[in-house]
Amino acid sequence: MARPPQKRRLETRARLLAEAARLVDAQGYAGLRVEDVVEAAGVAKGTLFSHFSDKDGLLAVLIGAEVMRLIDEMENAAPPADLPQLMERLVPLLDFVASDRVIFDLLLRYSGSTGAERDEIVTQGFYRQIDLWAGWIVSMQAAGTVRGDHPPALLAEGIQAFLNQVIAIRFCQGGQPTGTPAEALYPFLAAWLIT
Amino acid sequence: MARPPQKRRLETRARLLAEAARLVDAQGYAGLRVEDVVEAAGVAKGTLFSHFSDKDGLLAVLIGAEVMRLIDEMENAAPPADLPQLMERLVPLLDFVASDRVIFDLLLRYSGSTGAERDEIVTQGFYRQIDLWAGWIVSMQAAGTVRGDHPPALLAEGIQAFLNQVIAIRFCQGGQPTGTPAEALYPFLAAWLIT
DNA sequence: CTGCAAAAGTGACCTTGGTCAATTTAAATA
DNA sequence: TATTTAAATTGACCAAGGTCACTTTTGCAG
Repeated sequence: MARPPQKRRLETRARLLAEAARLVDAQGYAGLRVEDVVEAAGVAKGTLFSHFSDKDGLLAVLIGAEVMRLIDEMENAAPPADLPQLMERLVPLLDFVASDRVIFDLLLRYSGSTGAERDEIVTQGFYRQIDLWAGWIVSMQAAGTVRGDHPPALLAEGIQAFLNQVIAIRFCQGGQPTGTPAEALYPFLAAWLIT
Repeated sequence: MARPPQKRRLETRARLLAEAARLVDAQGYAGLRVEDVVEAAGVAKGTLFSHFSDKDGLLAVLIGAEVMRLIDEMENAAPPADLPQLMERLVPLLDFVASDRVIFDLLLRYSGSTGAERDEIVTQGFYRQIDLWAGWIVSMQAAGTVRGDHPPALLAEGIQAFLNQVIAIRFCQGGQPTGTPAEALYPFLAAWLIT
């Protein structure tokens, strides 16, 4: 019989997440050290790894929460009527993922992972995203602003693909990126969604 | 004045690469340990890191060489006349990248990186690939088997995007993947390249 | 209240990638 | 050939993530 977690455990987990978030806020994802997190939370190192599978597992919860927030935002906004409006809706998510290499790498690694019991928050976000976009596409297809000759799910996954492509290229280009991620994304989506 | 590398250095580098390749062949990329490579090559650990920026740098050379070989193959084959033939040409590369998570992660991390002096073999491969595909697209556009309403370079980058998408999803799905990577790729390319 | 079993937490220890001052080896020069 | 200078290599050492046998705490049953 699996008992529910005790109050102390929930508090410890919350403290770990809160301190990790604080440290990330102060010094970015790349500079986050497990040692610092456990010290700030006042627990031993082993405790962190009993709460999260590994360092990435901790980051996945932090980043996944932010992604969920952004998807909520998208869901609450009015569905886009055409491509320019679609772009507007995507910008916050695009900017977040493009803001830090660590975020991008982690999302790519976890997206869609069969997280069975694990921190499946990233996986959930991934599917919510696709579903949401597919819904948007249905209505835009009905309005005739998006091509209707392919299933919405396929088109939605394509959006995901181009989003990743644009950000990957951005990170790889090293130096100062030219223009916003959104500007780079637009021509791809135009070619993908409009016949 | 930068002098050319001495013979001994070239031999050491070759030995490191050869032993690394052998170990990868025996136990896969994921299980490769720096300690094992230097022991097999009969050098100290520091030597490896004077030849390669880090472990990824070593892997990049190994993987980059293989990618170059695959691109050579593509270049030597006849240019595809239509989508099914394009798919055929892509299969070897697709299978290679899909064969190991480490390969995919590394290529994604390095692709297009401004490798200044560094192991730019992966970067070169990346651009060769896009150029080659763009060339194919030009002729297919001329033949009317591929949409002509967008620049070949954009369409070529899109192929890259879908290739990555398909493989990412494949890895993320964990368990036994359904069908070949090529089967997953086809609908995306059909929608992308044909109006 | 007491004893006990499971949950939670601990910290010494391990692994592995990566560094760098010191040493050895090769080649250029006198 | 002896000397010198730079290239090449060394291996002790460090950093940081991750493990696990053991201790402490908690909640429940008697």
